Amino acid sequence: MNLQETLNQEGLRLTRPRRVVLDILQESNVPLSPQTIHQRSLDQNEEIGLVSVYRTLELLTDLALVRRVHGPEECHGYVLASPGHHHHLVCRECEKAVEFTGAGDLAQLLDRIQQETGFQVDGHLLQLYGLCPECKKAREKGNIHQ
Amino acid sequence: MNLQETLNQEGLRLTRPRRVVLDILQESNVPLSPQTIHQRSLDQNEEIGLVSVYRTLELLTDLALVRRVHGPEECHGYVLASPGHHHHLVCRECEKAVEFTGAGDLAQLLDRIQQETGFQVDGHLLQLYGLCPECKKAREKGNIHQ
DNA sequence: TCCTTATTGAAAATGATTTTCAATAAGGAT
DNA sequence: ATCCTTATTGAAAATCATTTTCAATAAGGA
Repeated sequence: MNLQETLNQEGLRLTRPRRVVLDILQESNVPLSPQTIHQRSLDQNEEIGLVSVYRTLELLTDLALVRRVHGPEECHGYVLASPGHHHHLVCRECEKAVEFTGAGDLAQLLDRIQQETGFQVDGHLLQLYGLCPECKKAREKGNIHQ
Repeated sequence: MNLQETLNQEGLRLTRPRRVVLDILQESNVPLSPQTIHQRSLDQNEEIGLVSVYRTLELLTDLALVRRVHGPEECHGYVLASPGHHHHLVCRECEKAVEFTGAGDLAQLLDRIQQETGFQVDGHLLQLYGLCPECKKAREKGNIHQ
């Protein structure tokens, strides 16, 4: 089922602003802030209102098409998410984000914590930070540009 | 080494606002926002400036005495942190936060991800969400108060 | 007790996000 | 193709969080 159908099913409409936001996210492998997305829409002559960017991100997040990512310091970038449960690994240097799955490895940890704390654990946020292969290589050359 | 000494060693001073913020955090097992901390300082007739709350939280975070916690939806609560590497498990209902260590269980996952992605992983953010024993019990009784 | 200077707090500046509401346009019905 | 309903947009204003500025204060070594 495509986006159009998904939306229509809920009485929602596939509009230009929504398409533009999704396009911009699709072209980026770096989490983008609402401001950045808005700026890019200007850059590519597809201007949409900043308010619509906010609203669209909220919608896409609800539909699980997009996920919120927390930086090591700052908050709130948005990246496209594959269906299913994923986590993100973010490069400290160029901010590139890649997805990974961790469900298996995490199960044991979750079990232990439930035992120890008596909590019923039903969700988690896991993000890794580091250097991507390119930035690592660049560093080794003493090159601080990406 | 106590806080006083830790600060003095860096040419920093132990002031009333800093003591008040730390006290308030010490009395709470729920992550608090800067606004909430400020409000509590009013409540207990120890008013300090909101700006000082921000500055103190930044300082305490740098000293690793306090950690920033991300809620399932919202961002940015601050809780007291024990020394060393810890994660937090937060109750969806009453927001109570408890610490846990996960270094061991995570090591294998980290290794795998480094292999698969070529990233050099040097940090992570892990938070769990769920129901604490009390809120779980309350729910089972069909009681929605805590 | 004095002196240096880190720190405070009020106000202003900045920045992000949300709300409001009239105008627009998506898409089912005709 | 056209019409109609109503979800959606976008501009402006409102709100809220955070940072900056700077003169006044107070911590703590001398």
